[in-house]
Amino acid sequence: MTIQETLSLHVKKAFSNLYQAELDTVEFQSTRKEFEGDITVVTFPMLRIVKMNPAKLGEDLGEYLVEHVAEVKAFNVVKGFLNLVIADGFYLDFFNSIKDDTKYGFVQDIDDKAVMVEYSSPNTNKPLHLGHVRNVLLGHSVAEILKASGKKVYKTQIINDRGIHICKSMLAWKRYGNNETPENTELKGDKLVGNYYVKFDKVYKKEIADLMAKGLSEEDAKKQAPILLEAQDMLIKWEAGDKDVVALWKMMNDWVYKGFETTYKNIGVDFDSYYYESNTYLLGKEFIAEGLKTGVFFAKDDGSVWCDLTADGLDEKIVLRSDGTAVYMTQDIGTAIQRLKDCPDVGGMVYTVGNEQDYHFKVLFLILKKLGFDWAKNLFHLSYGMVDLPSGKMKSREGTVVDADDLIAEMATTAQEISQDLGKLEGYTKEEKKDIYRIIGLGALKYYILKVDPKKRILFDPKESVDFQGNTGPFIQYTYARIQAILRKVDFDASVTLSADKVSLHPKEKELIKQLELFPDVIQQAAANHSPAMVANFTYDLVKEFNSFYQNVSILGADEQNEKILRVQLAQSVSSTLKNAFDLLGIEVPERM
RNA sequence: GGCCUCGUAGUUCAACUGGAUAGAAUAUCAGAUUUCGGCUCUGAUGGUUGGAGGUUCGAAUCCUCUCGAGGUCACCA
Repeated sequence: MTIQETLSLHVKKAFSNLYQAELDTVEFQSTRKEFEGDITVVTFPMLRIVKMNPAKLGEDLGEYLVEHVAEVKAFNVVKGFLNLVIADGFYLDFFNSIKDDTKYGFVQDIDDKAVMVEYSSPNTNKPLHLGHVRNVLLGHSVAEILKASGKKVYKTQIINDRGIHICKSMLAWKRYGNNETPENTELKGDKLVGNYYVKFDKVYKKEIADLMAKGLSEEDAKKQAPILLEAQDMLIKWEAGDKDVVALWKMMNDWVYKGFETTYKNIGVDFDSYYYESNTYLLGKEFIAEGLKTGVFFAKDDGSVWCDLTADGLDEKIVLRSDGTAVYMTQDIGTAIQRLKDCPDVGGMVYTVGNEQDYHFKVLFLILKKLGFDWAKNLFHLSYGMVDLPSGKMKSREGTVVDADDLIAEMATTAQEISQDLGKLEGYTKEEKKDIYRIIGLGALKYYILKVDPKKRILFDPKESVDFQGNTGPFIQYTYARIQAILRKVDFDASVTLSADKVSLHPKEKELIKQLELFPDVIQQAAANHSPAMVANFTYDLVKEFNSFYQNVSILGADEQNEKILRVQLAQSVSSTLKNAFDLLGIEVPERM
């Protein structure tokens, strides 16, 4: 039981004994540094139940607690805040209860209801870029956090493998490709296909210009450009199942998938399952037909099908075109339903998608509710803001997108430059160094992106992210590595359990234990809020607390054996908590650096 | 124009979801240290939380208005 839980029971009991009234919750916060005490009870909310002077209430409660609860040594009252001084032994006992738990903070008993987390969800016509990186990191981390909070999790994605954009790359390759393949060009598949998407666009633009020179309006030119007509023709063939077109589509998509797989592996994320829109849109159409019968949807004169959401403050939304083909919404309805068919234990889903689609998901969730699915109330759109660069906005049209693979490679290079400047890592082999640069570069990138609130836009500055000082990934990795060095150097017995009569706590040791105690709460809150940022900021606070402890309390030169053991045990506990927290963020920690 | 999100030190981010005097880092400045104007340590400066009202014991947080930034309002995905 944590200190808060124990105290909570005592405070409730005290309250009912003193005032013959029941308290359902007790609000705690850690005592601010300028006051004496370890933990603070906020008594303001209690005034609603018992009308009296807050200072008097604090005095009463404080006196009662000191008298009846052994762990409460002293108290002071400031306005509605009751500051309690807790006996060192209590923190020591608590530390002993967690020090051997290598998964401290992680909930072990798993809910029977699972959560499906979708992320990445790329188009198959161009390589992944910095925007995808934020998506993938967020989704993966939220999945890991949910797992740690006791949920069964399926990681999945939806692959947008169907539609006119794929046909554009296919057509360009057919025309100008000269049978280029990833093998004979040594290009990653997604890059190769992406190049042809760009090629298509070039030709398309030129054709538009030519047509306009002949006197067509821009609008007409855009619609009549021969290469576009040909692409549209290809889409029709694809939908009709034309053998050649489908074969080409399969081949090029496979190239892309292989390329993506490499990128995912480099980033360090994985998936349990994959969904393809080409497989799910038909199921969506079935349920549109179903909903049309039950009155969830209605048909217009031209045959298009709509959902009327005006009663919910939204608009009418199209769910099926007049020619009977599926739209985006249709596919998403189908995909959601398909997922529950495949995994009946799923009780909710998280969609990691950029905030430009906030409205889409609002509508999707509402429609699924209207269709009567009980799991529809547990759908969450993990919406995130754009990633800006110091050089400006990312725009694919202007070629200012940052390619994910390039970025990862650059981060490692930057890590190398900075490490060499700092003169770290002497005496390691080339391979060892290379691996450490990779870990640092990637850690810098991930930490920088994950530490900020998902819904806010990010300004990503590669240089600043690799800084070894401040609230950065490398700084935390560095602290971890430093602790490993201490542990290697010092001989100690981790299994010894020290009680309060054998050793006394230094204030800094107590602070450190208090910080460790927060971890389970952080996991639960991060899970509830789908926020890796909470975990990231916790790691930084822990590191700061450790540094302060390490600076003030000598580990290596401790006189008494028992004190030394405790201090090293603390260091070890910090390092394993850091590692666990970084696992949740998907960031590796180096043993040396 | 309707709807949605965001606005916090010069900068990048926090603030336990309504709690105490809004915290870190970075930058800047001043000391200490030093074979370096580079590394390290200590300290300081820096804020009317975009602005104006309101709700209450208490507001960065909730409500209204307003200004600014972005997004979205497709038979695209």
